[in-house]
Amino acid sequence: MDRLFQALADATRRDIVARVLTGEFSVSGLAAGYEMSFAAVQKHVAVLERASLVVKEKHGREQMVRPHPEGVRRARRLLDEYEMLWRQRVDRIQDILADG
Amino acid sequence: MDRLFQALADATRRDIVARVLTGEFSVSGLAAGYEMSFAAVQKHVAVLERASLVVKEKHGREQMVRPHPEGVRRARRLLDEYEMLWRQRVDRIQDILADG
DNA sequence: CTAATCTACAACCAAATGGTTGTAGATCAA
DNA sequence: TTGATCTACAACCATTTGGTTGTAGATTAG
Repeated sequence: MDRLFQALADATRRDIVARVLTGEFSVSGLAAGYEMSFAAVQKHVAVLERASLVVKEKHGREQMVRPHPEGVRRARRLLDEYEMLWRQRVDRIQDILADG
Repeated sequence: MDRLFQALADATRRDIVARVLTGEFSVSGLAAGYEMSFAAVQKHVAVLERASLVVKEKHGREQMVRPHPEGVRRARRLLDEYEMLWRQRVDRIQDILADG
């Protein structure tokens, strides 16, 4: 979970996720889209990979980066839990007000 | 957005969010629940506050920590976008398979 | 075969992070 | 008033993070 949210806590990495969701990209194809070095983008992809947000698929000498929705789903589940707790809290307060 | 996911990328902070969603807690009340120093917990709360996940409410000499669902909602919106893109992607692939 | 391309990975650096201790200001209790 | 409690904040430290450059291994193109 730490790795998951950590991975999403960077604008470049969130942009990479959005890109690979909309088209096919190799690591160098992604790197071409940013001002930073190839190695830096490579590291960002590695962080996303450890967080289960993308997977790499070797194809020839290129490494294609594909989205992996597992990570997104796990993050959503936690936020859903929080919203559920929030709703329960609101309901409790409503009850107290109704009783008082 | 960076601050938001960064705030969620720590187990102690996620636990604090869960706690303040289920009951009333002052900063020192929270601190009592963890092995670390008061100042460390204080810093965690500050991180959550900057991320719009909690708000502090001064009450006497105590500072009550309350949940602030704004942050959770903003995080969810991004994940919803990702899932929407994912669904569109799956649909595109289905179409290609249907045409081929 | 040779040269260019794509990737992996190590070493290094500055800045941020997560923790500590210590000090000081408010507020409450006796 | 005095002492205890709650909080804020600074200074410090070790580790992680996000970036760099450089080197080397595969794979493709000419």
